[in-house]
Amino acid sequence: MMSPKKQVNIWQVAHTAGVSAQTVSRVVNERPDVAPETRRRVLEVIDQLGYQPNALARSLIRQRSHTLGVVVARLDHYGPSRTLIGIEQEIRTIGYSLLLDLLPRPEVEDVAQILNRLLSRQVEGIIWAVPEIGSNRNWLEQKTPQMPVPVIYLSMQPRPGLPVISIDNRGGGRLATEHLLSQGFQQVGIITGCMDWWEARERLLGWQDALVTASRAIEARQIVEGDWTAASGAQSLGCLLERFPEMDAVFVCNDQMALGALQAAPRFGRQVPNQLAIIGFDDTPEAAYFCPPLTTIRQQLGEMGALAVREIIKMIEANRQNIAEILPGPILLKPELVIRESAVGKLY
Amino acid sequence: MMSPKKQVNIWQVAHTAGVSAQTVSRVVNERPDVAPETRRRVLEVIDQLGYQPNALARSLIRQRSHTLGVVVARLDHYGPSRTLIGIEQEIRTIGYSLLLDLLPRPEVEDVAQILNRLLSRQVEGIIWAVPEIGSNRNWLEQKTPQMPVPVIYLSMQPRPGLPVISIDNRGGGRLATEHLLSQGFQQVGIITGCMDWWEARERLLGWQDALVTASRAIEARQIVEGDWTAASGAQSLGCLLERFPEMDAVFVCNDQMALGALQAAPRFGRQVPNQLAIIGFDDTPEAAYFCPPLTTIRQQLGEMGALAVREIIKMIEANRQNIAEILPGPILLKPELVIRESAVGKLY
DNA sequence: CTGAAAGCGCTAACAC
DNA sequence: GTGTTAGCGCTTTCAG
Repeated sequence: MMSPKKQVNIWQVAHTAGVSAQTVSRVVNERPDVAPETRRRVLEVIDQLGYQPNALARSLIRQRSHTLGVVVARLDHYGPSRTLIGIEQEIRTIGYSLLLDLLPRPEVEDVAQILNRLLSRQVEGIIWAVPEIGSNRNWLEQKTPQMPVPVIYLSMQPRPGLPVISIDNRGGGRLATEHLLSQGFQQVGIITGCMDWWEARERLLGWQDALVTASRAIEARQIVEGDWTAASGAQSLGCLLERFPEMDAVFVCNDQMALGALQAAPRFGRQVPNQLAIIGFDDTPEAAYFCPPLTTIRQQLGEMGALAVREIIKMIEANRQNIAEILPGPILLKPELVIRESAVGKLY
Repeated sequence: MMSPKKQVNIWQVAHTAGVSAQTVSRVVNERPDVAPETRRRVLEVIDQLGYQPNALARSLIRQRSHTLGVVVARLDHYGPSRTLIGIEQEIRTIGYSLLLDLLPRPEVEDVAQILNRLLSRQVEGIIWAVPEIGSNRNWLEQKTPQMPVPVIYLSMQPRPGLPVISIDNRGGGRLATEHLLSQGFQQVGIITGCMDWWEARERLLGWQDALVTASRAIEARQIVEGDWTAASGAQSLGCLLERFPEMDAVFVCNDQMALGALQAAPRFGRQVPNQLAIIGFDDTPEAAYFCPPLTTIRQQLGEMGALAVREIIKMIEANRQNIAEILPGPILLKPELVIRESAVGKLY
C-alpha cells in the first residue's frame, strides 16, 4: 500500500482495472452485487494506486457531509479545552469530521459570519461550546428557529425549547458552600468569576442558596468579583479580608483564582486551612499539588462534550427522518465534591 | 437578512431573480462584468433568500478546498493547546477552515488512517502538531515524499529536507541551567520529562551543555525521569534528594512537575529557594502564583502555530505555481528566561 | 452482475 | 453583459 504523489480518482482506478466507475464505486461502498473476482481486481488496483474517494464529491451527491461544526472560545481555560477534547473524541468515534472555529472575542455578539462559514461547508450540525458571556446569546433566540441544521448549546442558561447541555454550576456552588458550612466554618466569603459569565452568576447563586438554607446572613461585603485569573484571586482575597475580616472560609470560583488566593493568604497572616479555608472549582490536574492541596468541585467536562455529540446526532437523524423535531430538554450535569486539605474544618 | 430554514441553491436564486445561474455566480464572486442593475437585483434576492454558496461544490470545481488539516495530541498539556490556538487564529485570518484531528494515543505510529481521512476531505496542507514520542515519526520518512499535499511538522527533531518548526528546547534547557549556575548554585540536578519525548531529551541535553561548559561533573544520580505530571515532580524530587543529597538547585522540565517539586520540597526539609532552587519550563499562567513564584522558561507556542500556517501556505502556493519545491529549512524558535523567586541565588 | 446516463451545486470557457 | 455547455468526482437510478 502506498499513497501516490498525486491524488487518483475513480476513473483512473476504473480504467486500469478494466471496469466502469460504477463498479469501483460499488466495491468501495461494499455493495454485495459485485463478482468476487472483479472485486478482488478492483481492490488490488485501489491499493496499488492508493486511491481515496473524494469526500467532497461524495458529500455533494449524498447530501451528507459527515461533518460537525464546533465553535469554542477561551481554549486557554480549563473548561473549554476539556470540553473540546470530549467533543472531538466522540466525533471521531462515530466517524465524523470536526470543523473547528475558535472565537477570539466570545463576548461579541456578531456570530452570523461564523455560522455562515460553517453552513456553507455543509456541516450537519453545530455545537456551540462558547461560554455565555454578557448578551452574546441574544442572537440565538431569533436565529435558531431558522437554522437549516441542528445547533446544540453548551455551558449556558437552559432556555425553554432549546437544546442545551450545561454543568449544574449553581448546584456546584451550593455543594462547595455546604461543605464549608458542614466543616464548621461560620463566615463564608466568595470570590466570583467575571460576573458577565453565566457560570460565575450561577456559582454565586449556589453560594447564596447554601447560606440561605443555613439561615446565615448575606451581605455585599462578603462578595468580591474576580476575573478567573490567579492574579485576581490574590488581589480579591485582599479586598475581601479588608471588608470582611471575620471571614474564616472562602469559596473561590475557579482553581486558578484559588491558587492566587492560596498564595496570598499567608501575606495577610492567614494560614490555610486553619485560619482560612479555601475551596475552588474545576479540579484541574494541578489542584492536588497546591499548598495545601485544594478541595474543589469537579465538573464532568469531557462527558458534557461527548454527550453533546450524541445528542446532536440524534437530532440530525430525527430531522432526516422527518420525525417531529425532538428538542431534548436542557440537560444539567452534576458536579461533585473533591475533598483535599484546603478546607478541613476546625470541628474535627 | 435572514437565514432560511432550508438551504437555498444557486438555481433558486437565479430563477427568482430572473437571471441565469452564471450571473448569480458572477455576482457572488464579485466579477466586474455584471450590469449594476442586475447585480443589485441579484444581491437583493441573495439577501432575501439567505443564499450561501455551497463550499463543497465550489471546492470540487475549483480544486481548492481552502481547508487545512491539523493534527494535535495532548490538548490537556499547555504546549499543544497554546499551539493550537496560534494555529487556529492564523488560519482564520487567512480565510481558511480548520479540520481538526486529535490523536488519543500520540505514541502510536499508525497514522495512515488519520492522514487518509484528511486527504479524502481534500485538505490543501497538513500541520502535524503532535509531540515526537518514541518512534512515532518513523512513518514520515517514507510517507512524506509521496504526500499529495505539503505537510509541516511541529515540535520535533529537525530532519534534513523536511519542513519542521520547533522550539529550541535544548537552548531552553541550557538557558535554565546557566541561570542556576550564574546564581551561584553548585550542585544542579534535573527532573526530566518522559524520556521518549523529544522535548525531554533536548532539555536534558541543554542541561548537560551548560554543566559541561561550566566544567562541572555530571553523574547519573543527578538525573531523575518524571512523566510531566505534578505527581511525578513531587516523587522525583524525593528520589533525587535521596541519591544526590548535596543538590542545591534543580531544573524541573515543565511547570507542572515544578509545582509538584515545590510542594514536596518542604516535606524533605528544603526551603525554596534558600536551600533548594527550582526552575521550571513553560511559563504557564499559574507559574507566577506558585509558592514561591516560579522562575521558568517561556516558549513562543502561539507564534510557532501561526508561523506553521504561514509556512505551509507558502508551500501550497509554491506547489500550485510548480515552483521547485521550497522546503523551508528547519526553524528553531528561541525560548526566553522568566525570572521570579524560586531560583534566586545565594550570592546576592 | 455490470454499464450508461443523469445530476449533486458550482464555475471555466466559450458563445451571442 | 449575459446565457449555454461542459464537467469537477462521485453515486443513484435504470437498462441490459
